[in-house]
Amino acid sequence: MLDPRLLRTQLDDVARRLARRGYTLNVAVIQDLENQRKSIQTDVQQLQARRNELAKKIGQAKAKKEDAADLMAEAGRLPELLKQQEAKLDAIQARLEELLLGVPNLPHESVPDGRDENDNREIRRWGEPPKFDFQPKDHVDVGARLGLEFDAAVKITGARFVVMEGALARLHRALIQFMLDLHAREHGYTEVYVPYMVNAASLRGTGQLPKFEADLFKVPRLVFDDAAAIEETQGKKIDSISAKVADRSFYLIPTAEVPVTNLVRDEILEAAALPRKFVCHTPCFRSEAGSYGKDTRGMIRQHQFEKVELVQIVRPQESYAALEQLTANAERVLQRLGLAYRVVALCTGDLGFAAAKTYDIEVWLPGQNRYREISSCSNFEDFQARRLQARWRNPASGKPELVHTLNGSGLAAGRTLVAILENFQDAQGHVVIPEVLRPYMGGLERLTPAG
RNA sequence: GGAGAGGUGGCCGAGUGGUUUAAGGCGGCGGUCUUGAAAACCGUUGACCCGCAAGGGUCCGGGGGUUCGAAUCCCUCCCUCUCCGCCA
Repeated sequence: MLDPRLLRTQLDDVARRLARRGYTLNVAVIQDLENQRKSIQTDVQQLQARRNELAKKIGQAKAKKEDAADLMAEAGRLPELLKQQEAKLDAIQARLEELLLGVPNLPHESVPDGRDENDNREIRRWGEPPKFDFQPKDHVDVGARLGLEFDAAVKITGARFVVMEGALARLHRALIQFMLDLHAREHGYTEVYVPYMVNAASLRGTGQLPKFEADLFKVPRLVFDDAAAIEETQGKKIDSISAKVADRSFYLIPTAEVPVTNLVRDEILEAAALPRKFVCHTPCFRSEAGSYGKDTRGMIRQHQFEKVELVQIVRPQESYAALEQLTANAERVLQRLGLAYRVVALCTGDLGFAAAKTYDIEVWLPGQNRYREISSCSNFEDFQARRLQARWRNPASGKPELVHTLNGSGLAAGRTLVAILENFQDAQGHVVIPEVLRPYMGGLERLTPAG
């Protein structure tokens, strides 16, 4: 969420900066609501002040056993008036809040202008894409004889899930262990374990709700007000139930960013406690609504995948240095594995809703003959922190101020496995296991059909 | 699942209808004293909103109600803790 004060005082400027990312801010509507809010809020506050004053005088009069009939007569007329004005104010503020929650973050000035992913700017490359003296296969074909099974997953669940067996499953797990150890031991992150289901407030905090509910898997959990409400809902579809039923549904996390960043929701952190750096492995669940037909082959785009996530909570003035560090930490994984990659700065048009600046790390995939996203590292500045009410006590001002939040994959395990299968395959259809993973594999050097 | 007790500022904790701007303590900050530190003592210290300011308003888990007036009374939901049962 943007700073409401910024919208009040520099509305046109905000609109101009949002236009860079292709977002049209409805300036007229916001201005109009804002004017109404101001006048009604003033009204309400004057009525409240009068009510407080009268209540005090009545109390004093009664204590002295004096007659308070006149005062009580005036006070008796106030509640109805107040109630009306308060209702109006609530409605306007709710409308403003709703609008604000749907406004994306302002892009940082260093973000290149652009319309879509074609305008992203390459920052650097690392490593050389491997040369093959045979036609390299994609991971689906390489994995077919090594324990990568899509048909089994379709049977037990459906499309966009995968089953792995034997050494391949172990390699997948080894990747996760390796990443966790690297970030925890060498990069100074604290490992955390968190819930895989979260409440709506957490998703609102990190920005997935209210706008992107369709991307999430929801676990319905309804609470009924009374017996009549239970009866009313019998046999109805969940979506059609609303009256007398409170929605306390959980959601499967789309990324560890949600539970981990929400660790600091509603907290005021001491300056000495910053920066906080977390590394966390979780499964991620995404509905992939709207991506029909995209990446249907293989395990590039799944409803369920494993990821090791990096999250940093930092002082505002340090957040851009932290973004460089966090990105470098994620890159280190690929360097240790020996996988070629490049880093691109997303352009304004390709930026995610909550991000002020994002670097994507793209790994080389021989099966697709191009670089594919394997990590996305973002600085959200205070956009998430404001929704989260995540603050720190700034010694300079002595006041609680919003922190800056960052996160990035370090890395997506499924896609990293894909990269290993494709980059390290040989002519026999075997896959060489990167040396850094061998300690996690009982010394195994290659994946072979025998297992 | 059954029974009970609770949710008050960064933390602990008092407060059962009005003269309360939520007592007191801890922690934080400043000072006195000291070579320095500690201790002691003195002072100070909540968040948020509107406003150029003066000032005003909101907040005692959330929501609703009673009342001229609610931290306090009523309803409801959420959460925490204790005991019993069950359980990986």
